[in-house]
Amino acid sequence: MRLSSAFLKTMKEVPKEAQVVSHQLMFRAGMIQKLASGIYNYLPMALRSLRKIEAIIREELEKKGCQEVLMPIVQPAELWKESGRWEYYGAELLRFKDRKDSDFCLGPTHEEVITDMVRKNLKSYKQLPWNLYQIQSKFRDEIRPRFGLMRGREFIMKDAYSFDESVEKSLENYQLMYDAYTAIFNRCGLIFKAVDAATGAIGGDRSHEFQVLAESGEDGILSCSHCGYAANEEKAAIKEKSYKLDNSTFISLEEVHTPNQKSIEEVTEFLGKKPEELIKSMVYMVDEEAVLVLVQGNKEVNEAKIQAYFNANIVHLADDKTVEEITGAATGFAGPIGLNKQIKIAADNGVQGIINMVCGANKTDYHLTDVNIERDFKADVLGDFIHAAAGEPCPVCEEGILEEHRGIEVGQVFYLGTKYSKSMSCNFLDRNGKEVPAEMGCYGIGVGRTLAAAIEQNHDDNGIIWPMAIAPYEVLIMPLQLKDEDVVNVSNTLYKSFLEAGIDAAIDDRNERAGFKFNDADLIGYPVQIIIGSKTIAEGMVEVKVRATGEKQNMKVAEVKDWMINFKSEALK
RNA sequence: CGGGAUGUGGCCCAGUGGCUAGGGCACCUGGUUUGGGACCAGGGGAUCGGAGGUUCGAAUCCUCUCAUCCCGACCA
Repeated sequence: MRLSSAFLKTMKEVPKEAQVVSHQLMFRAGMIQKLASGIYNYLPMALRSLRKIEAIIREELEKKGCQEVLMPIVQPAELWKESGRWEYYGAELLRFKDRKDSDFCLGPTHEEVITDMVRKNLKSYKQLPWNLYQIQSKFRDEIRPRFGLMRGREFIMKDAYSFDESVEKSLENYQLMYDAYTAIFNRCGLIFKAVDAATGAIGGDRSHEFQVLAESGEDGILSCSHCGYAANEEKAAIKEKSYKLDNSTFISLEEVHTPNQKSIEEVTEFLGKKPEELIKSMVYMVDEEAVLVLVQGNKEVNEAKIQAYFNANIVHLADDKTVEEITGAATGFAGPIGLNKQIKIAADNGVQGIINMVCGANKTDYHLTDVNIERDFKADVLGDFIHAAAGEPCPVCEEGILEEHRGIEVGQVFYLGTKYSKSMSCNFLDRNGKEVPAEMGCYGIGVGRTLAAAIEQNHDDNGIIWPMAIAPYEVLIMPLQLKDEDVVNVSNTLYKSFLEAGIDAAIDDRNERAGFKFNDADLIGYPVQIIIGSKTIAEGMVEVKVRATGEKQNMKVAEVKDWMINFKSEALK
């Protein structure tokens, strides 16, 4: 590429809406421009990098036997009604009607379409396994798009779906994809962690997220300081304890007047108790069923764990009206004893360890003190329903402590089971001639987000520092004096020889001053700069600068090509 | 959806009732420069987000509306 005719404009200043460094640098380097909130134009520099990431993805997936397909963005509502997700996917699913008044949506993901496509072709176990993928635009009408390509509404995603005859085979496929993802992100030059993850609305019961470690990451990750355990904050487990309470320390239950004291802070202050002596009682709607969730006062309820425990589609707090109906009291005075309407009580394991605890009395302006589990109430279910936090013991090993990191989720793999194949009758005849649903997995990579994450992890004050594998160009040739014939001739010759050697080279043949070119080159982040100036060329030398280290060395013109070929292959190892 | 903020040339910002709406960056022309975002001179580009209203007079005040950003809730 000759920069003199490139569709490229760099900027010294950034729009104030760009809040994170990847967004700022992508804007300044002329890679992306916003069209609407969360919707971006990809300019040539960005697209070149995206295509390289895509090429890496394709290579690694084909190695594992995946086959590429392309499905439509516009999808008929019927399929979504069949899977049930038309009802509960929510406003993130952009719905619209065609001229015949039929319902459609823009695909936020493609489980429905792929399952439909596969069931039309799948007859026998002999055809399996299949693992189909595509790289394509998705649309999710996010409540709050932000951070440029990090959380857009329209974005490029690689999504893959596996179909297997058995759980074992499906988990083998899952592992293949896990390995492929590890290879992909390694090749992209990223520092990342694969962590245990919640499955959310997509369903299924096994999942890992690939998190690129970066301060600006939206996700919290907890990992063990000692063993290899790592999980998304919302999935991270609590270390199991055994609870033996000494009955002799129990005191008798009492009702106390606590006028207008609703929150944990208010009640603890009013009664002179510590937060850990209280039980937080919250009414949740778990799909259609109301459940009273109990956790220790100093802990936070983890909705993802409730959703997983009850295998629910949606979990949300009940509204005030429902709370009043169930408890018989205003919100803020709920508790496990004396509910107006008996509902299921789900207590976090930690509640078993509290002696003489305080909870709402299900009576407005009253709490109960010195309540004890088993003696005063029973939980219908006990489980892990709270958020883990940094500093807590590792749930897996004996020595470790959980540490927190921030991460950008660039990929996630799910084992789905038969959630979609059952609801959509994606069946086949197994070895016994019996019709059974396919075992499925699904696997996503945010391609644009991977690009943004790479910049978050690889930049300095001057600009981007591209990993070689995903740099828009691998090297920039910089003739500094366009009036000097030797400079121009050597530059052009090198440029051609690079292209012939299969190196992605650009040449800055713009009539600009040296300082301008240097700053631009650092901003865009070409891994290598070949600086060609009158002084050095007179001695048959050029200057080679490595962006990542800032190292400069003079080199004979004749040696530059081989050096570059070698440098590139080293960088791609 | 709740809370907060902002909309003035492509980008950053000034202008808070009164002459033809300013500056910096970017862009065009000429000249001087030429190894870390040059300088001088000249020039082009804006219905001040939109609609309505108040006023002799509105970028500025009022009403409505649209858009964007931040925090929260929410989210493969």
